[in-house]
Amino acid sequence: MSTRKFCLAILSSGDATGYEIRKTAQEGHFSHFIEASYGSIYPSLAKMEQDGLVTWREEVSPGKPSRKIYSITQAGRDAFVQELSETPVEDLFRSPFLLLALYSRWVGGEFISKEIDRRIEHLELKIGGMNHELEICEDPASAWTLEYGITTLSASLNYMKMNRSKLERIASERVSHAQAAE
Amino acid sequence: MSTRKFCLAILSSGDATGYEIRKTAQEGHFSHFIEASYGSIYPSLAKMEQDGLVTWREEVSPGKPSRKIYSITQAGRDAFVQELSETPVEDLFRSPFLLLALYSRWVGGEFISKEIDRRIEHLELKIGGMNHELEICEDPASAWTLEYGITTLSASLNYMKMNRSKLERIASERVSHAQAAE
DNA sequence: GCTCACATGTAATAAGTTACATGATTTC
DNA sequence: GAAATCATGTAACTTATTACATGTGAGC
Repeated sequence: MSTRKFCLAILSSGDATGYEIRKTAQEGHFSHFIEASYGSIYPSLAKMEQDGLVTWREEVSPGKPSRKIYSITQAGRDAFVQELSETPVEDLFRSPFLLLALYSRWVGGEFISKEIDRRIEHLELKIGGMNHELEICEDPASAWTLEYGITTLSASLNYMKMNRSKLERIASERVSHAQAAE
Repeated sequence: MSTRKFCLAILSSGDATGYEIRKTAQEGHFSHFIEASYGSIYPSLAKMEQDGLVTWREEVSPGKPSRKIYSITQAGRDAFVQELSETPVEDLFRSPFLLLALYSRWVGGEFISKEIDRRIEHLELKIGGMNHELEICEDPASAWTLEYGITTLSASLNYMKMNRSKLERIASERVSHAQAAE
């Protein structure tokens, strides 16, 4: 249901094609807490059209691929508000990195160091991008969520920087491959 | 593959039944960044037994349901280290709450207020639980990941407390149900 | 007597990912 | 000439969720 909710969200702010919806999911402030690919968006739009939540018109420009421009209907708006009003499920956080950290002794300090570097770089890039988005952002609700993201990611980045050596030390007391745990 | 990796992680620190593995996924510090249910654990264990990554023995106690106690094999250990050594995918964060925040004007200030309360309470409970876990925790790697969690969740909680009124104000400029967006 | 914790598993279903298939235009 | 962007979609596959099915013992 999550792709559907996301499509309705986008369309509630204006018409869009499947392609554009997917771009919104990949770039911009949505990308930080939402995911949607072609394989989920196109079927979802088709389904919603059947259910009367959206309509579409074709736009044919000579020399360009024709686009299906989707619009939300009143039923679609109602369904969206309905979904928003349902008590939302909790946020989902899944971290292969933290599992790696927990078992860092099995892979050794060097590998962990590299992964920490990668993570720090990734966090800095992301925070930088969000700060830039924030500057050009005019919608106060978007600004609020962006600041939320910047705040939490900065806390994460800061923790990584302050405590990386501790984890590297833990990882250095390496467990041999062939050795039994405990 | 994530359930498999998680099962191998648990079994790499000692034998366990499917039931126990699932309990670990629900309670304790794993639960903050991992998810696994019966429906994914039991099939995963069966598959891994076929692949020679785990073995099991039956424990029959009179008057108790018999348990299948799984052990990891050397091949299982190798597979686990292998999976850990592969560059991990990025953390996954999905937030129905932030989507709600973005479109808070559609549901109004009262609903948002309630949801913020719920979220703050939830965060406080979680942070409290993690602090308690930290106190009784002896493994340094577990302590590191717990502190990571406490740090980021505290940043989140703090942001919510400091900026809730801003969001409530945004949400109060309510868009009517029947009104077109933009 | 009821509910909770222990304990195993299956089956139907939902949902999404990845790769495939196609093709024009624009930019390097 | 190659690669990226625009643009639509399908199909095979993987993965996990939810509910079902079954049963015991302990505590209230």
